Amino acid sequence: MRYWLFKSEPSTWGWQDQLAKGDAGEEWDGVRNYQARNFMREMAVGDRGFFYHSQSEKAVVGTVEVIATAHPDSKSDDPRWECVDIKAVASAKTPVTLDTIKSDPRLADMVLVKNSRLSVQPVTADEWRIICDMAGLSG
DNA sequence: GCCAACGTTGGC
DNA sequence: GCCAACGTTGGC
Repeated sequence: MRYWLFKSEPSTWGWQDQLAKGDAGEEWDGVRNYQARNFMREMAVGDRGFFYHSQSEKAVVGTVEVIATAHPDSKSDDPRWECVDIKAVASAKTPVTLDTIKSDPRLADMVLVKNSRLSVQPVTADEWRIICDMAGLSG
């Protein structure tokens, strides 16, 4: 199983929106970046990910699971763009802020720190465990 | 609200 | 195929 991070502006699509979809989940649509799309193509059903709020909140707020592999983005007429479907798994008991992540040397190599603009990114197993611990989640 | 970083586009 | 111009993102 691999681990990922999905970034969204809470004003556009937030954790509450994702939670409201329940086990049915939702397309992670709207990605218009090749790197991010390519990561989604690598995802398998059952992979886990963090749900990260950018902009005002800047924190990991929950975990999600991939429930469908990459398919054409239904919100785009351009066949280049694809997306996976994800469902909410657990809410962070304590959101893990970007400040917290940046202040932990074990997380200094996270893509989130090094390439803050990439909206879909891989997370290592070590990073996954560390942040789950911080969030009060078993992972 | 600003600006740096980065990705994409399009002219050559 | 290069590179300048432009648009977008996201942290501050």
